[in-house]
Amino acid sequence: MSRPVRVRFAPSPTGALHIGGVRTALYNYLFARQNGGQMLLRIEDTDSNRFVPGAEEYIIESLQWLGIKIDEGISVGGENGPYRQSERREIYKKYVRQLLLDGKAYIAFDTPQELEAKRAEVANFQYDASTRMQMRNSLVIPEAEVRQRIADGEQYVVRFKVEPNEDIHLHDLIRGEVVINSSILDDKVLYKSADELPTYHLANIVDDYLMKISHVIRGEEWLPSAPLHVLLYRAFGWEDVMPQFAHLPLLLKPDGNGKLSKRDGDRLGFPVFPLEWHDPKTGTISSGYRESGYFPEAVINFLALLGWHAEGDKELYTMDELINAFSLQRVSKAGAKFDFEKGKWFNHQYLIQKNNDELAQLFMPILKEHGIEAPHDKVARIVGLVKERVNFVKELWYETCFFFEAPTEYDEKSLKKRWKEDSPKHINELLNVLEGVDDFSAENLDKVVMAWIAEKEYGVGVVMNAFRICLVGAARGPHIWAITDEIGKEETLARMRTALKKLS
RNA sequence: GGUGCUAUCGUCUAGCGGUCUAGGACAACGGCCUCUCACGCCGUAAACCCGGGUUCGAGUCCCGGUAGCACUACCA
Repeated sequence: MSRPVRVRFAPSPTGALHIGGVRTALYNYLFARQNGGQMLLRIEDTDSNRFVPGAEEYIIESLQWLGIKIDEGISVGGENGPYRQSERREIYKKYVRQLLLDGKAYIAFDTPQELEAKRAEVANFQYDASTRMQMRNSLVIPEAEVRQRIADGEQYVVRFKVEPNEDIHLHDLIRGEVVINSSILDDKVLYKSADELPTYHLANIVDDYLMKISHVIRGEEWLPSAPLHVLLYRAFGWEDVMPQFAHLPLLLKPDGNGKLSKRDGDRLGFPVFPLEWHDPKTGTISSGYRESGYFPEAVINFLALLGWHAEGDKELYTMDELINAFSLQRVSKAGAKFDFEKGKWFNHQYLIQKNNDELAQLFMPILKEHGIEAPHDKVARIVGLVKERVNFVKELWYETCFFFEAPTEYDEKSLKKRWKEDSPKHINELLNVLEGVDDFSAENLDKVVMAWIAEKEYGVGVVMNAFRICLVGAARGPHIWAITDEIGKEETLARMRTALKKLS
């Protein structure tokens, strides 16, 4: 049975989109594109209590930033809408009614408090075939009374009637055959009258069916409930169009145990969100990859390789190359610890690939923040000299500040190592030499200065390092003639005089 | 507790019975380059969870153990 590939990314708007969720979206996208299929974005907001304003917009903006394009769904529309589950109440109600009519589900009046009490009283209590006849539901209460209670406004839920002791086989595209016995499943709540909304399980199956989803690619946390979903497809008689499942390994904390959580990011000093997130409830701000200076291509590349690996040793992939190379069969089964260090390396790779004009464009606003206004071509030139030594655009400031302003202080470690007893004398003499040089080009300066050093029989390193300290304020930076070339004669001499004054 | 999934260097991973004295990348360390710091290049250290099978032969297949993770809600 071959049908058009249609996948969906279906987050719930309970906060910022987690980086693990981003990877799920990415894999869905890669799979869809590779197979000439479509990707849907559906918002699973069936829990009215957990709704967070702004989350939906955040998700859309994140995917946009990362270059994950949605073909159908929220924000782009389509023929199978609405794509927000809270707007599909009537659709779900119809299917719930059908299940009830077919005797595949029943109405239960047990309150959350009663269930809680039951769980406290009976160890490992489970609402299932073994216990449901002792509970307050339409299986034990006469039909007329059930009607009356509902008419009286009593709240209820609809539970799925799971037949016990049946092995449910599931073919997972990543894990192969998975078998689970139905007895371990409970009679899941499918619908709650309180907010007239279904729970995830029902909404998910109904929507995937109605939206003609061919492949469900989601996190491993769903694997235990996948058999329930199979049962639901069967109950509706949709088994022949049931999507194929692929359960992705989870992203784990870099330290210690457990899956990566929203709080790990700022605790360990790296973002777990694509974009900066301002929580409207707590007011806390969490850092994002975009604001931290990551390129979307780097984040995509990094994430793609966290749990997936093509044949060969290639590690740098554009989105198109990923689309081409991706395969679910090559997704790892084990969870991956989130290795933040490698993310920096990816960013570095993409940064050095960018041309100087592009980088200058990105760097100019940062320069402005430091009070520097410089012409584009100058910035581009300078950036070109140092781009290989940074991972992020914002680090460019540290590497280039001395091109724009004279050092105001001198790095102590550099002084200790490179500013010798003779240094003031050397600099003084060099100052005299340079004052007489009119051609300040790199080639000429190199010729003149090297000749002078040779004549005086000074050590090249000793003189040049002291010179560098005058210009940069520390023992670092690009080639010294690149610096003098950029700042010019007057500034070079001025910095030398300042240093002589301050360091003698 | 129950059920399921998983298990190769510190980390991400390659490996789909012999070519594995286990390959790549990040990180670490050392060297080269060099006026400095980087980059780059070269190199070093570093792993098949344990125990049984199957097989002429197991990192690769099977079973058990152990460990990790997930799920076990009127959350997704």
